[in-house]
Amino acid sequence: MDFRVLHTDGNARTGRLALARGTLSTPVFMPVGTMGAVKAMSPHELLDVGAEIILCNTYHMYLRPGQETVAEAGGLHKFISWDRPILTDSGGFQVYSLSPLRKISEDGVTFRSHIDGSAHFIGPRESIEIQRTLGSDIVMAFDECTPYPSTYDYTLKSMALTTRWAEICLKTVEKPQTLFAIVQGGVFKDLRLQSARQLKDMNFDGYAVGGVSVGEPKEIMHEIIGYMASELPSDKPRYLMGVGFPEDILAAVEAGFDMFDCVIPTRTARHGTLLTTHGRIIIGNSRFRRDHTPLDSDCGCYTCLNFTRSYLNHLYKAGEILGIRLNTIHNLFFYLDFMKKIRAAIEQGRFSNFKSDWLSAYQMC
RNA sequence: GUGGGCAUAGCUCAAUUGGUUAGAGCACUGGACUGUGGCUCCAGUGGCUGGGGGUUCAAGUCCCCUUGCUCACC
Repeated sequence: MDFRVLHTDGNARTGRLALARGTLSTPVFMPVGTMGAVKAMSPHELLDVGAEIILCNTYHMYLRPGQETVAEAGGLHKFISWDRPILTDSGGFQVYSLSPLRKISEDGVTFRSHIDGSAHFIGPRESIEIQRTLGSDIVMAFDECTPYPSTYDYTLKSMALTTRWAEICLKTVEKPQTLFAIVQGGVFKDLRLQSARQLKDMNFDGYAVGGVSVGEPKEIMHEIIGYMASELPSDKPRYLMGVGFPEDILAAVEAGFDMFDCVIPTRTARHGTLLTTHGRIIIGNSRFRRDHTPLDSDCGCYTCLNFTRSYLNHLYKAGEILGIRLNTIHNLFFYLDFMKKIRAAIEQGRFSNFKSDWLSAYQMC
């Protein structure tokens, strides 16, 4: 892995992240394909909307179909027919999101499958080994995503556990896979800084900030975004996990983050919310029934070039699969195009203006 | 023609021996979604209980008439 910062504009920066299977232009957005599929999208369509890397999930691939099945198929890239980079999340988030089913100990997490209730154990060693078997390009350290709200005491213990697990992950990972650490520390600045310092000393390939956008007030998340990026090494990729809405990404890029993933474009597409340069549109609203104009006349995606709001409204209300597909194509294209515009603005040293112009246009509908 | 059954929200149906403001699902309207188990979740609009008369403190519920649908038998 080779990471190089190309341009800076304040704390915002563009870069190139070279991996064996491809080079990413940062700031980059990674569509989420939890179960080895970006919901509703074929790999071909992902390339069309401009995806350079996708995210898959260790926990889900482990439970089904199982990493051995994937290995038999020749690895995750072959299995899902995507030859570009894949980042695998470690399963740490599922410790949080499926918390009623799990128990955390020093060695890892015992949990029950949400599919069939069977008992399983994943710790840092297991997570890295599964990710090795899957053959992902960027491996995430196994962490505990500290819930919100949590007490200072619990957050401290959880953060320290994540740090100890990170050390085990570092010892377990093998080249050429690259390993990113995950900073925790909840909403407490001193714990966040302590977590970052400890992980920096271990020298990972990249650094992620986790444990945000887990239900805390938006102002708190933005506060964390604001001070966190500059605490991470400037010569390594900085990844803000699970974020976010376009306005969150703008704030994070401004602070110096390079990588993002979020289910917002894909999930909201399925639920009928579409993002445009003029703001959000809820396509099922009756006012679009006879709106025979494109979804976003400024957008160059397949959906906007070929279909109308009226048709998308009809497909949504009728529950047609095509509606979900066209909506997802648009939202992903919108996000990836948004990142392209962000990179151009940074290169030209006008990110700050771009941000305010973009935000004021986004309020218009 | 005779006898029985049914009529409750746009649709399909609930509503204790008559007992508070007649409910639900779907549809409709609006909203939510931040390292994705879940085309999901939340909220709202919508009723002269087919029509008319009667009994009762009280009727969707009981009685009579009427209209429409339906089944059985002539």
